[in-house]
Amino acid sequence: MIRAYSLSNFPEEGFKLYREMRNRGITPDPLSSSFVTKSCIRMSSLLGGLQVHAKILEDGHQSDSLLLTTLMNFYSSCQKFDDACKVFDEMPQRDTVAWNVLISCYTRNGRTRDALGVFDMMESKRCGSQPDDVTCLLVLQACSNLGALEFGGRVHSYIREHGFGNAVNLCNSLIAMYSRCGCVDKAYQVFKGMPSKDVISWSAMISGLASHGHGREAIEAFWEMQRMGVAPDDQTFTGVLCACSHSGLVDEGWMFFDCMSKEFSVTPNVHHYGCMVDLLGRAGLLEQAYQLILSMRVRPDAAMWRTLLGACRIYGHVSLGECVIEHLIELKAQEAGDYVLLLNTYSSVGNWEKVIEVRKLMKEKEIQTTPGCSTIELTGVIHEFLVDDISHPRKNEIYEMLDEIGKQLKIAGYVAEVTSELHDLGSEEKESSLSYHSEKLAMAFGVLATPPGTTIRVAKNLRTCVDCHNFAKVLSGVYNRVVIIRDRTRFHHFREGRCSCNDYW
DNA sequence: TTAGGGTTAG
Repeated sequence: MIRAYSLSNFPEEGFKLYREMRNRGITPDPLSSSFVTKSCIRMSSLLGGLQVHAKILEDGHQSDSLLLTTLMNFYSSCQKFDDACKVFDEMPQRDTVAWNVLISCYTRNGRTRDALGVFDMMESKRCGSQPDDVTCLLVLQACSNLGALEFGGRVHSYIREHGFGNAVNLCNSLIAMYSRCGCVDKAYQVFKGMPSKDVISWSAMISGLASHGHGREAIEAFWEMQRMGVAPDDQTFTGVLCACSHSGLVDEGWMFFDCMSKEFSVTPNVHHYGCMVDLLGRAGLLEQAYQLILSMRVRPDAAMWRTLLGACRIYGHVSLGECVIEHLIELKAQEAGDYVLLLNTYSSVGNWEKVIEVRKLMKEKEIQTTPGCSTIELTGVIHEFLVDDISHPRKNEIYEMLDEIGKQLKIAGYVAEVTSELHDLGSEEKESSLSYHSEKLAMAFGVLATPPGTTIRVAKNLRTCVDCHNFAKVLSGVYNRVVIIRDRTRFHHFREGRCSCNDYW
């Protein structure tokens, strides 16, 4: 009965039964304790779980590995990561599931690299338990988050070698991992090779294509999915609308937005509205975007307003930008990035007085800007760069290379953007146009440290600025390199002097 | 006597 409740929507009933059992003087067996722990996880009740843990020790069940695995998961889901690890350390035996829970604990705690370390250890048989299909799922998620393509490829090999290659859930994870690590081609290979595809496979592929700027292909995949008789769900439409927005397909976007509820019974959620606001905003239809936000049944969140604020920056729409900031202030959600966007909106129309005013305001409010940071993976090692970074051991070579690239690109027609863009600001004193943005440093390092022709993959925490975007474009032609930059919202593929996206012009 | 545990995709 406790088990039934722990799986139901009434987990607290399971906890009540457990208490009643104890009141009647009955000692629960490890199974019952495990079920009630699960109830505590579902109730997010830290206190309840702590009580159960104490009783487990009293009952003498502290050596039951399966019960301890549940307890570990309990601590992990309550964000008590040290306690979860302590339980793990005290387990007399650890099987694959216990190691899996440790991996998920690390991932939840942001210790993503340690999660990969556990996979290493399991694969090398140093811990007596081999990775199973669930291990692979968890590790692939970690790889997606880190952009760890090489490691993800290793997990892929492991999956093939151990006969998991046809598992739909694993293939779905592989599609997501390859897409998020910048390899849509590989994602598509996995997708094509699947004997059967479900709504998750299709949605993952559509989102992957969308994030890489292949809008038309993403929409084509949606229609193909219809022909195959797979019903789309909310996440499918998030992918489709995202495809429209990244490829500037306004009419198609409206069409999908209208038909999703009418024909497919999927009610638009905040993500769908967000995609539409992004799409309309990028297309310059700022008023339509604003009206759409006002028409929403749910209250718009800060992210929604920020999307519109970004569009105001692109089009230099000062009055709407000011209005959006008002909404953000009302939500008490204003962040450094918001002021930077407003500031850039003013600077895009040359209103320097206002620029100075906003800067002063930022200083007064002690608003800290997020430093731009770019990473590049070389033979499994992640190299990190900040703006004007001089901490890399090969800094001299990198700056020499950057100057050399600058000269070559100038010959090919690259002109540095002079408008004051503040995306990558380390401190508000710095004019970003005068400094070396983190992605430029990472690209220069890529040219320097990889053989000619190697694809340069850079991951950036913020959105890349117009100038760096131009720089990458020209570089891809002059140096004959494919450059892939993953910024905060999407991938940019630069090849032969062009980019796959339509965000910058 | 029987069964019932723990991790899990976009």
